[in-house]
Formats: sequence, structure tokens, C-alpha cells
Amino acid sequence: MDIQLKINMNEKLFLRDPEQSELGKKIILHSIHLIHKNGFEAFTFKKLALVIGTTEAGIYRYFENKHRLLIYLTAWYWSWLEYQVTFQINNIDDPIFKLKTVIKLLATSLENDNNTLYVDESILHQIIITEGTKAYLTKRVSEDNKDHLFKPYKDLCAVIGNMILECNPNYKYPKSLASTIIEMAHFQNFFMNNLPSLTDFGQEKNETEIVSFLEDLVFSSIKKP
Amino acid sequence: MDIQLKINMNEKLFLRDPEQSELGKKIILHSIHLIHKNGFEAFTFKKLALVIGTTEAGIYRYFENKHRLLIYLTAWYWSWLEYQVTFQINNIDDPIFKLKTVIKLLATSLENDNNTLYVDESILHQIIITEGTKAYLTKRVSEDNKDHLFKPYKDLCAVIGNMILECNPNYKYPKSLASTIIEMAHFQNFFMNNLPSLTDFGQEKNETEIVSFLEDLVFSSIKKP
DNA sequence: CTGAAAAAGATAGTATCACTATCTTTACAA
DNA sequence: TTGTAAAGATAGTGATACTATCTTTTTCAG
Repeated sequence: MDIQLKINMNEKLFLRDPEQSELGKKIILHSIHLIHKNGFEAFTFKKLALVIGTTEAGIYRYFENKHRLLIYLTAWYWSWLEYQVTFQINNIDDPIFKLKTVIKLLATSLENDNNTLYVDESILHQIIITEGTKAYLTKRVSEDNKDHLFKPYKDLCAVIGNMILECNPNYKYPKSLASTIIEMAHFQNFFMNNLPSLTDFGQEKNETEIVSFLEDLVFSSIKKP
Repeated sequence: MDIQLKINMNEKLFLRDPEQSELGKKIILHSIHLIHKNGFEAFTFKKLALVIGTTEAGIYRYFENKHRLLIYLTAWYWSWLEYQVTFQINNIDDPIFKLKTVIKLLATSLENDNNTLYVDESILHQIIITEGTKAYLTKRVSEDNKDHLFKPYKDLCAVIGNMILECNPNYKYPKSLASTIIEMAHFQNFFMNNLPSLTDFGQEKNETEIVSFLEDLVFSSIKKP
């Protein structure tokens, strides 16, 4: 079975669709590697152009600027993750199991999904941990939000929020708990690896402990009295 | 009573101590206002110099670069907040009350502390919400951590972690829960004001609801069985 | 197969940014 | 009075974040 997964992206995320050309796919592939290697601040279109073997101007035809490219990558990631969630909980009724599946997907390293040829999901996951919040922690967040650039993130949050309500329809903060799970899955990972005294996983550096923490947090909160 | 609060800062945070001169204090005061107004990305030493009436080179004598200045501001903020916590829980024994005090301090707007003349804490609080995580979400985080630049943040986290253990000595994740409280107090505030569908407070936009959410989250988690 | 249009490549230019260097002036303290 | 540290003034450099334009290549419809 040779199935290709195609994620439909909001057209405002780019100037020219990078999935429609070889150059565009190279931009996605190599921007992920470059941002992972040097961090988003040190990442420039000039360096990217050099690696790809094109010119700065060539990349500007696809993305307005590097911030838009970051938003594109995060949007892609959240869309892909929502698909993974949908796929893995298919035919499952137990909302507790669903939530555990989501937590595991968020908090553990991903094996690469061979259905997407030019995106390395495990590296992208690392990028989202370190750089993901920078996509929306800006002065432009409201304008970008009006263009629906954060829809995939909000959709995933809504999906998780609904699972929480399935567990306990009376729980008062499903959306806030959902965004807490998402952010903390990543922050606890970053802390564990970089500022370990902010976590309880500094010795082992084991992602399964993050899963345990998040499960404890979530199921304590939504447990019916 | 005219008491001045002086926060001792790690010397690696600056090249020349900004608290020791008029120019230094102007740098702190006006950098806070400029970052608040235009965001950290648009903030430059040139613009700051123009506002203050000095030169770019003058500011470089105090701070290596704008990222170091951001780390300084965050370190100042967390030190100041730990002092507020210490002050407010003085003579209190009930660990539940202590935790509630911390949550309120983290999650609600601060009235300006007149004991610090050149820092506007309520604006600084806003900055830390939007820009605070950018201080450590970098490739340099480990080096900066070795220089103890994040000590105030880690200290506050440890204080909160100990309160959690006072409530329940058997709770398994005191530090991770502490860092979760700190980050979520800020993130839920940012979401509420900018991406409200990620929270359950979008209608009211009331900080006390964030407090309720965090209290529910924390006390559900650490409750003894 | 041809011709038009779209994409990509090549090159150049500009304003701003992120510094570094150096020289002069001011302040204040021994 | 003189030495020293801070601040001011000015200049310069290489990188960044674009924009513009012109040429070449590719594509694909007729």
C-alpha cells in the first residue's frame, strides 16, 4: 500500500504553495533542518538559499518572511498531529483511552511518518518544542489569527477539549486544560533536557515520565467527585 | 516609612550595573516601555537610545545585546515576584493558603510597587507574559544556564515546589507542577486576550477565572487520596 | 511543434540591524 | 590639580531583511 498524505494548508500561509514544486518542497525540508540546527533566530533566507542552491529572492516568492514560514511549519505540524490523533483513536469509544493516546502523541518522540516524503516529523517535533510558541507570541497575533493561521492549533485544542468533556461533561475548564496539556507536553520536554531543575525528570530524562505527569494532572482534574 | 527595595542581580546579567547610574535606570525604564509597545522583535538598541537621548554605543556598555537585556528583565521580575511571595506568606503556616497566594500573584495584574522607582511592575508583568519564554527558548540556553542567568526563575519554582510538598509530601511531581503553574498563569492570560478559543475565559476575560482554573488544577492533583 | 505564461535564476540595491572602535568631553574623587 | 571612569559623539563594517528588475528555463495549451 502506497498512500501519500496531503495536508491542505490555508492559502494565506504562503505566497506560492510550497507543496506544488520541487523548490517549494526543498524549502520546507531544509528550513526544518536549518532551524533545528541553528535555532530560529539565527535562521535566514540567505542561508537557506545557499543550502538549497537557489537565491534569497527565490524563497521570498514562497514566503513573505521567516516568521510566516515558521507559522506554516507549526500549522503543518498541528494538522498532521490532529490527523495522527484521529487515526489512532478511530473506532475507540473510551474517552480515557483517547486522552491517553493524545498525551502520548504529544509528549513522546515520533517515529518518522513515511507517508510525508519531504517533512521529517521527528525533527519538526523538536522544532515545535523550542520554537513553536514564537509563532503566536508576537504583536501581530490578532491579525494572524484573523487570517486563521492558527486554526490547526485551535482545532486540535478543540478536539482534546471535547475528549475531556466526554470523560466528565461537568468539568469546567476543558479548553484551558487542553491547551495546558499541549503546551506542557512540550515545555516539560524542553525543561527536562535544558533546565532540568524545573522538572521531576532530570535524572532519567525519560519522556514516559512526562506522560505519567500529564496523565496524573489531567485525570485528577477531570475525575468526577 | 520610606523603604527602597533593591534586588541584587547576578553580575553576568550585565556589563555595567544599570542600577548604579541614571543612564542605567533609564535603560531599564524605557526598555520596558518600548518592548511593551512594539514587542521584543521590533525592539532595538538604536530606538532605545533615541528615546533616552543617548547613543547605541552607550547602551552596549551596559548590556551585551538585547537578548541579555531581556534575560535581565525576566530575572529581575522573577526575583521581585519571589520577594512578593515571601512577603505575603510571611507568618502563614497553611500551605494551601500559601499556594493560593502564589497563584493569585502569578495570574492577576499587579498593582505597581512604589518601592521600586524605575521599574513599572504591571507593564513588566505584561512583557513577561508575551516575551518571557523567549529568554530561555534559545540554542544558548545551556550556556546561559551555566552562568546562572535563570536562577531567579528556578528559585521561584523551587519555592512553589516545596509548598506543594507541604500540602502533600507524597505528590510525585512537585517541580513539574510548579513550572506548570508558572507558565500556565501566563499562557492562559495570553490566550484569554489573544486566542480566546484556547481557553474557557474568552467571554469574561477575567483574571480571577484563571486563578480558579489553576487552583482547581493544582488542588485536584495534590489532593491526598 | 509553437508560443505564451509562469517559475526560477541572476544580479543589484537599500534601509536597518547588530555590533565595534576611537576620540572627546564631563564629572568627581584623591 | 590631576587621574580616572562614565558618558557623548562619530564613524565604520558586515549581516539582515527585504525589493526590483532582467534573463533564462520550464510547462503546457492550442
